[in-house]
Amino acid sequence: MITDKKEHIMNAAIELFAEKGFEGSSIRDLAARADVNVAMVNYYFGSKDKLFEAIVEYKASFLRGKMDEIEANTSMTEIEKIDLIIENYVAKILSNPSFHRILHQELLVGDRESMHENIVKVFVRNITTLRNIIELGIKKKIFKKVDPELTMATLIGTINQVMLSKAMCNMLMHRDGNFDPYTDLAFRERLTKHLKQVIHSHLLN
Amino acid sequence: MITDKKEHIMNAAIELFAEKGFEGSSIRDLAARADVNVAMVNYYFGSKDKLFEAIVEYKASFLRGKMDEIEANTSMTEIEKIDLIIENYVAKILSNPSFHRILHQELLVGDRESMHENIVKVFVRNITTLRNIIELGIKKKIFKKVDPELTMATLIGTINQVMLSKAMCNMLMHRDGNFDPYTDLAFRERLTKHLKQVIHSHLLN
DNA sequence: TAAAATTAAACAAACGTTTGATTAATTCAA
DNA sequence: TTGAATTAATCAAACGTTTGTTTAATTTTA
Repeated sequence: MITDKKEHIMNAAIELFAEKGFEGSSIRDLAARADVNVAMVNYYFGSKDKLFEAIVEYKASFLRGKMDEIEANTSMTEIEKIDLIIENYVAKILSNPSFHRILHQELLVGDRESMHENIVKVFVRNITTLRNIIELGIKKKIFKKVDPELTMATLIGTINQVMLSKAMCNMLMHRDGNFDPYTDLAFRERLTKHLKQVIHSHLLN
Repeated sequence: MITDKKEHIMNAAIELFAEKGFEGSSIRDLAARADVNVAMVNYYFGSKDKLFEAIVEYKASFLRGKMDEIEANTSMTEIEKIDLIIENYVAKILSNPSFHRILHQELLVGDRESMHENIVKVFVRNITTLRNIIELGIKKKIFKKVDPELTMATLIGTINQVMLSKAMCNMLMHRDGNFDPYTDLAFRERLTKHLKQVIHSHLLN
């Protein structure tokens, strides 16, 4: 069971880890930010590593979103499904930038092996759903014969690229450093529109 | 001037930081791996932070590759230039996975501000070259009216996605965990081919 | 009052960095 | 050309902090 206090600590940790990285954040930093005693983190989670695992487990389902629902829907065409997944995925990631960030930090550092594996599993499950749809589209000859795996890399990679660094994103978009693209609705629509364009011209004839 | 020994330490550091992250790597780890005394890192570089800065400066030009040369070439069409940049960029990144990795770790962690800025600058310079070509193509009506900034995000993001995690990459590609996609020539061609396909159908009519 | 939550204090280990001594190589005066 | 002086490189040891974690005492809750 997740108590209010545990949740409070996890949310503070997500923000802190996103800013300073897991190794770069100390438990004392975290305790100060969450306004709890240093001992509480170990009391509730056992260790700093286990706190990270708890965070991933706590938030992982969140990333999944409506994937299953969309895949199972029989009244939509493949391209409609992909459009909907794009909208969903962009919305999910843009509204959880910190969590998305720490997942990718962990992937990029890639030390703690079991943690790395867990995160890969979360992504792969999402990715597989998407791949099934693409392959079905190819089979039905609605889609061109593309490289399904790398098509997914393109879709997810574009979003990740934008999420990589606020500073870089703003420089790319000719915005000043204070602008927060992740909460800007117009930017979300711009990204969604671009992704649909890319994927459509790539998949459709 | 960069002596052999400095270079030796920097190369060892690139590998170590890529594996364990900057914060996750201790100077003692590094000294052991490079087979030098712990004091040598501070002797040669001043501090752990300055070692990182030295690495970025030392390797930054490497990323740039033949960008200028390609941009200045007047006997190529815009799409030919982009194809060449794709080939170049993929080759560069795949042959320096560790350096690419630590740059992105730093972008994702994003604490040390001046370092963050420096790295963003390196990328932005490369990106601007590409954007100029895309915008020229649009002006000449060779290219469709696309979103130039996000088109670059797609190009670079796809490569980054593949570089993010060897484990993830292999799971995506149905390879076992021991396979190293980054040194595999067939994989490089597959990635290059996919990128060209995506960009062509996105840019051309 | 018994269990759970919270605290300040303490723990050993690891951290980046500095030190002062020692060695090896180079320069310079006679 | 020799021997002293200077410089650079290397080392083991120690520096003061900070780290994650634990303890033991205290407060709060039910």
